[in-house]
Amino acid sequence: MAAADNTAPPRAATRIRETARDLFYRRGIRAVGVDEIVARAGVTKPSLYRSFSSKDELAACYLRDYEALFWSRFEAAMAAHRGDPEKQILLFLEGLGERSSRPDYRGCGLTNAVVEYPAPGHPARQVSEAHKRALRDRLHAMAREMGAADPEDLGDALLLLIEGCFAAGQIFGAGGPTGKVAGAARRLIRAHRQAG
Amino acid sequence: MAAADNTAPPRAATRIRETARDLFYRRGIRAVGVDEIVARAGVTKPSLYRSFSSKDELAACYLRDYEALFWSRFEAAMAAHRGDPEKQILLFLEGLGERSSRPDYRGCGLTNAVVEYPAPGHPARQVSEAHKRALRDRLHAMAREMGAADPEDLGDALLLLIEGCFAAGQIFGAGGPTGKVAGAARRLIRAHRQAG
DNA sequence: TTCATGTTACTGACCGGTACGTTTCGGCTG
DNA sequence: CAGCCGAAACGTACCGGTCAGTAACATGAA
Repeated sequence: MAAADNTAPPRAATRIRETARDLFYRRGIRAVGVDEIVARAGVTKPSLYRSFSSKDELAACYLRDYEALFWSRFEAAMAAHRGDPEKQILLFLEGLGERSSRPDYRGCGLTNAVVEYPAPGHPARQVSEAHKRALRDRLHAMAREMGAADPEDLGDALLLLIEGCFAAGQIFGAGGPTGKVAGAARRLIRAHRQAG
Repeated sequence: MAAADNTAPPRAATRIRETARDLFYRRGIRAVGVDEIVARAGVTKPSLYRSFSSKDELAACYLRDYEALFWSRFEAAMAAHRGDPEKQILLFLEGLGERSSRPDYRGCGLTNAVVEYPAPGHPARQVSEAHKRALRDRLHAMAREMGAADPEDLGDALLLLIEGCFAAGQIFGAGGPTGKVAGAARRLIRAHRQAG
């Protein structure tokens, strides 16, 4: 029962995805074995390998899910201030500053994956790198909309602040530098508006 | 012969330290097993465990070495512009921007260790967290010397830029955002000087 | 029947860590 | 000087456990 919608994905796969998401984010990909994932998901190992060809691909899937979550937060901030890119990015950064000050904040899953898998071409790394390129492009575009004299400089500076939040949040926790990220961005944006 | 100085550390231990440093930085701590370390160092496993009580402690030792390298670079920038904290930090950031644009840049070993070991109290994490607190204090002090209206805000913003470099450098490589870090810092410093 | 899933048992490689034997060498004693 | 001792440094061989991944087969429902 409860077969609500059609084309339902096998429920074992979704249980695995949710469990992997939680475990991979909190403890890191390398630190979590497939045995623990299937145990926590209440499924068995063959079920995992029927839906995912390898642990690496499961990791890539987790990262795609994580990316979707990232963009949903990002777009929420965009939607709140249509036509005002400064307010948009500032709202996003206020939210990021708040999240990254929470006690068990663990940074950005995508950035963490790059740290965990330095080898070029690794599936996890490919997902992460593509995402970061997209984010950078997006920030450049927003800086352009803001009328910055050098939009690439401003966009890149904002990206550095964001990545700084990801790291500093999990290092310092509450009371750390991440609470100041929106303020720093505001100063940077205004400086870019005043002078080229 | 060649018994140069007394209290000489066993040469196996130093070989292990050098090898661990290289391997841990390039590939990550979790990704490198003790077997590979001893093989590359040309020693055996018991030699490793005679000098280091565990892999975790070897990792902590690697991080202490890494921290020493960090501060030597930092102090070099300080020494080049005594009495001018803006020039000091800008010189450091120019160097960081250059290093983090190199093809096989792997970020900050200390930040990476925090990502690899999220569990509080882990030896590697403790070394890293202590270092980051020291760096933050140092940046606050420099911001104070610069005459910033709110030195904690400026110091924290600089820290975010630095951590951003560590991450962005290993994500984007050459042509990435890290080349702009000194410019962004300069704007931020001047904005903090103008207005509180 | 078909398809998703569970069950059980297994593989070979690798993990961090250790018990124990071997080499080397400085220094002491006769 | 010879001879020996003991400590320090090192190697051989191994431990139990865990890793990712798989084969073969049973179950249950649509």
